[in-house]
Amino acid sequence: MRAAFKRAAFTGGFVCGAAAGAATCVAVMRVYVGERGAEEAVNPVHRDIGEYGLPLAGAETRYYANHILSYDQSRRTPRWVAEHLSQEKLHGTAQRKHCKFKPDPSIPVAFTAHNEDYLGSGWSRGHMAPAGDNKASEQSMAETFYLSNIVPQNYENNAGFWNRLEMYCRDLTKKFEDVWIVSGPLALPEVGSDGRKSMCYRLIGKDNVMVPTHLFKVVLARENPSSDTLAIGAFVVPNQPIGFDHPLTEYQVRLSELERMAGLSFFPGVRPEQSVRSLCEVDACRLMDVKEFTLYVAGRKVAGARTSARLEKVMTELRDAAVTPDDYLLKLYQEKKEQLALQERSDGKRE
DNA sequence: CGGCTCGCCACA
DNA sequence: TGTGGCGAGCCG
Repeated sequence: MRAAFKRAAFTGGFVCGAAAGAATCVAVMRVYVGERGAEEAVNPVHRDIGEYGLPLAGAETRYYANHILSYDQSRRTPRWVAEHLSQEKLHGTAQRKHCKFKPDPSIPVAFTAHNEDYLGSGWSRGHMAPAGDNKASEQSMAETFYLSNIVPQNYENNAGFWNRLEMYCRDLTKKFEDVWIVSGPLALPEVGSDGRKSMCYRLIGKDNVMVPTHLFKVVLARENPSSDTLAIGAFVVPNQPIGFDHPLTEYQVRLSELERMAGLSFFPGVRPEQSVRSLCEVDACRLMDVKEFTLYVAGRKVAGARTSARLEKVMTELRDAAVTPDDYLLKLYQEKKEQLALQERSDGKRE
């Protein structure tokens, strides 16, 4: 801590060490501001080196309405994005159709990604903190569309496996009062035919945005505030299409393993004496299967249908996929059907 | 839920 | 006359 303080004094900024919590950062700031004179006590050699300041990585912790992240100015992606999920935070009326992907205004222009980097690149803009976790607030949902929270992601992976993983995380709030999640991109080395390792990842757009080879997600769950038992799961998912025949547990890794891959220490505030169980031993870690997922997506489409022709198409596609609608979907369908019939009848009169 | 593409229209 | 913003419509 002493060393960190001295470095902070040199740069005039303040540093959040990987092992230091937010509270500690604030404390460092206070000490620095309160003891400006302490700079005299600094090692004179270090003072000379830092006379005109030391390089800034811009990796400081950035706070938004409902997520927190560290940005990678070199790769134009986040390093990690943290959020907290609970039952209450998940229901709301904020809609993603009112949101737009845009550069994060708090990131220097030279280091930010732009929409043009992604458009036509063959890669989709994948949220790390999902929009679906932010229905409680228009503001917080809009902020998840900043490109500081986005990485180039395979379309099918984004809409499919990763989407189901995010749904699973939201579902955990039914069983656990508090769920903490850290997500981010990875560039993992490959072993060549000669046995040598190399790092190889694609870049897209004028800004050279890194296309991660993998994505990670760490999930920490607590049943209730008084329980001292925690459950934790770490997952590394290839940035490519992943079908329904692959269970989530296939991508589970030891937390320590992920920490070495990512160069990050996760949840350093968990006390050593606390008992931490494996999430997939406490819970099934089961994602939606193909029928459940198809049914869910159909439900969203039925709810969003604007014409009865579209409504019928959704239902026909469901039947063609050999998925039997459940009571919930049938009710949704009937309500929508009546609503659209009324609407289209009045539209007809107006012509 | 996760995304993209296209066309309209206000605007310079 | 070209362009950006935004909503409608589409797919997995």
